[in-house]
Amino acid sequence: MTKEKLLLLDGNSLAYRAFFALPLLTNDSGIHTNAVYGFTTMLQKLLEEEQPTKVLVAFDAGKTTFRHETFTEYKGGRQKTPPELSEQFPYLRKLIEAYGIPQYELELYEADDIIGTLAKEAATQNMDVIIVSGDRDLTQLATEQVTVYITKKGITEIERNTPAFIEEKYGLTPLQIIDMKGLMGDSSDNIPGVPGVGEKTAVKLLKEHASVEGLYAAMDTLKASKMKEKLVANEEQALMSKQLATIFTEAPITITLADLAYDGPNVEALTAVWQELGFKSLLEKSDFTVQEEEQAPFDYTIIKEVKPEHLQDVMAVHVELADEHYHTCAQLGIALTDGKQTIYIAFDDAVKSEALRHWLEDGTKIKYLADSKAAQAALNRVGIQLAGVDFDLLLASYINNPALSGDDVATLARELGYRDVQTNEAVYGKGAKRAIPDEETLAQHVSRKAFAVWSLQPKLEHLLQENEQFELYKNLELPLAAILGEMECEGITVNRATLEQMGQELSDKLTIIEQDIYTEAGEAFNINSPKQLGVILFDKLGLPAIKKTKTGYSTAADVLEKLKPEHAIIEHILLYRQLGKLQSTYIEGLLKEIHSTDNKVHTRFQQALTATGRLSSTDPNLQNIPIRLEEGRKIRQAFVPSKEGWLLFAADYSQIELRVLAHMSEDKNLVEAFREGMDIHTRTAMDVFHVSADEVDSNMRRAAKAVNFGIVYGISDYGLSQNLDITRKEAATFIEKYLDSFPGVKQYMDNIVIDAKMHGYVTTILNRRRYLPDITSSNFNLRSFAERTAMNTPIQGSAADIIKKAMIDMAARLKQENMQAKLLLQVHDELIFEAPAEEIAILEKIVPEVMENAIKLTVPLKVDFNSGATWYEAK
DNA sequence: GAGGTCACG
DNA sequence: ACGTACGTGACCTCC
Repeated sequence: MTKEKLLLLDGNSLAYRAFFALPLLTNDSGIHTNAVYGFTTMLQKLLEEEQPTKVLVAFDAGKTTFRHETFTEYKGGRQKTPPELSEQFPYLRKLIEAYGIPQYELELYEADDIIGTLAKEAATQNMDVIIVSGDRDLTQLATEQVTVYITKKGITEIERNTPAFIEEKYGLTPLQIIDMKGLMGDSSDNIPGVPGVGEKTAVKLLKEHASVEGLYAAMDTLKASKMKEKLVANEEQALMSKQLATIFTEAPITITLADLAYDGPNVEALTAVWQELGFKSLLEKSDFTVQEEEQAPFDYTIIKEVKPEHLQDVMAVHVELADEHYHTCAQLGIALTDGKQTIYIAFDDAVKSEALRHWLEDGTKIKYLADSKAAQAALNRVGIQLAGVDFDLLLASYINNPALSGDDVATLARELGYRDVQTNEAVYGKGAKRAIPDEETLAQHVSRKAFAVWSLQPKLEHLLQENEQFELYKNLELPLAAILGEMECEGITVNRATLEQMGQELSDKLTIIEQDIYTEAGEAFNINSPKQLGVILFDKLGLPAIKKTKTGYSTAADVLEKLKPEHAIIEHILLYRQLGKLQSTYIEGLLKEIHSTDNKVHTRFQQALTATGRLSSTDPNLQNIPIRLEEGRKIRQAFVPSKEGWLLFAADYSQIELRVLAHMSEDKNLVEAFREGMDIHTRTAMDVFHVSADEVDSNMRRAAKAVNFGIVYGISDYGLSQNLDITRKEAATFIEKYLDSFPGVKQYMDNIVIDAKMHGYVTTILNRRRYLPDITSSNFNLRSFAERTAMNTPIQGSAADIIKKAMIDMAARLKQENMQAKLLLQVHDELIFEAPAEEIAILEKIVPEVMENAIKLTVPLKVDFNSGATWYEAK
């Protein structure tokens, strides 16, 4: 039999440590989870690395202990446990139970005493014992058989205290730790010790006299000194302190070592707790496969051909795809249900089924889907134009709560309490193990998804109605999905040769700069490694390190910018970074995304992702193509119309976010500025600096512009000071002057935060919501962040509402005008079209008209536009 | 897979 | 005193 190994955990101490080491995480239901999460990761690691045969978590029983009889002020003056931590203890208990680990507490005793008692007993039975705590006192328990693990900074790092280690660190035996504490005291436990004696003195005295008692016995031999006086005066207190610090190893515990046998977690219970707490990363990482709940039996039929009698006027449809890249991936199958009968057909068979093709394209046949845009795109590839989409689970969930949206039907369904569908991961596996299962399994999975969509449609629509968000969902997001689908499928043409030419020139330049940098550094190194670069700049070349990151020196551009005068290498590094970015992301990255069949890139617009209601763009991201610097901007020369004789046409909203702010705040001054058509940054400068229009110089305008950005982002003096590279005080003055000039804005910002605290969420013009659970947090950082978010989200989100509405109106207008022009891209405040040259004049009229009238604000919306043979020229 | 960096609005 | 500007995605290094 292998040797027994006992793991004893100090529950309270570890929970405290985890709580203060981690940021205040919350799960989806707003419960704080950082302490439980930290405890879990630590426990997982210990169980894995130590493989204990017995485990116990000990807790402190209550406020009063036997130590209070000796000293009533014991642990007095302690801060009250923060409520954010208290609320986590029930979950911690539940978690430990799910691990199948006993927990124990004993009236009048502390966790230390339970641990000490059990450790001593276990040692007599020749077990190996590991004690884990955040409290250094427990090191007194270390022996040859008992090792005491103390958490170091954070929770993942552990210090293993063996007697040898303690000897090396303090020159003391473990038991002398008690004497040390008797002399120096412990402010956190309110143990007094001897005033004026710290760690150094205590250790020195104990090395000579072995113990507190030994010290006082030898007191006569000590030379007269201030220290001696203090020692003599506090003899009683020193002895009491030692007593208080001594862990009692004969506590009358009612639990035996035999009760502590550990044989692994209750996987089902543990995954349930993890799910409740929202520990998604742990669920994914865990070795044990996530136990899917027993699925209720489910009826479905696999068919080879869809007949008209299979098809109803209203059905849920699910098109199953092999992965998220729906423009390229394999299409697996289609399930349809009307709630009574569910059918599944392999995709290849579905494509051949005329009845189904026809039904899918029939706009009068009502369809419920999850991610209709993905289905639309996947079907488009086989020549089917999906129509009649009336419900989209993905979009409805997103509108209901943008923080919860996932991309898996099962994940979305579970948020709504529906569990009769498995996650993709459970069916396909993950990582290298990912594979398509047999047809039965696949068919059932896809059928269950369709059924879930069918079942959840009434519930979600009801939820949206209740929150007055049905309009937003049904008349904005749902029709927008179809428009985005068309844009994605259409794609935008990229000239491969142009990119390759630029790539060649870039790589020539990069080779030269690289050599310059190596020469200036005196050695070759990886310039792309911030770690290696940091060593070169700050250690080898001795440049001043201005900013640090978690892991070392910061080498970010704003830091390097300040170091420019210090060394010639800096400029070369900045240039290397700039050109390297262009090469890797925009030349090589973009080339990889060009489809060889049509020379186009087909991005995917994520419509259910951002917290604010904006879109995002992936594979490739076409919303961050360079423009600010000329070298990068040239990338846009590679984006061209798809046909000879066509042009690109780009139209963007001018200052949409500040106009939205003017509208929502009804600030008289800001509204007036926009109504008069003034340059808003100049106008801001005039007000902030109290000057006339012709006195505003470029610096004043630049500062005003930064202040305007700051206002939109949820202003802070620090943020502005960083941006403008001025002192915090100067920044604060700017902000103050701004808010004096625009009192309506100040009022609005104050109100929105109050509003968010009251309701727990903020809204946009079209009633999009963002929940802000942290807005009432007692943690300054979290609360401040939530407050800035409360100020920013209505602005950014309403701007997103406006352009989305404009896209819908624009699609209708193009159709109405019977135009060939096509909308290709959206970049937050700008729309990019391609059109025959002869249609440009019409676009110049109708695009601004439609965009400016998408939603009526109390201030006018203004649209600028341009056209050209490439995206670069449409500026 | 996380962290650092940098591209955009 | 606390330590930040808001929202994204891609690439690179390093563990």
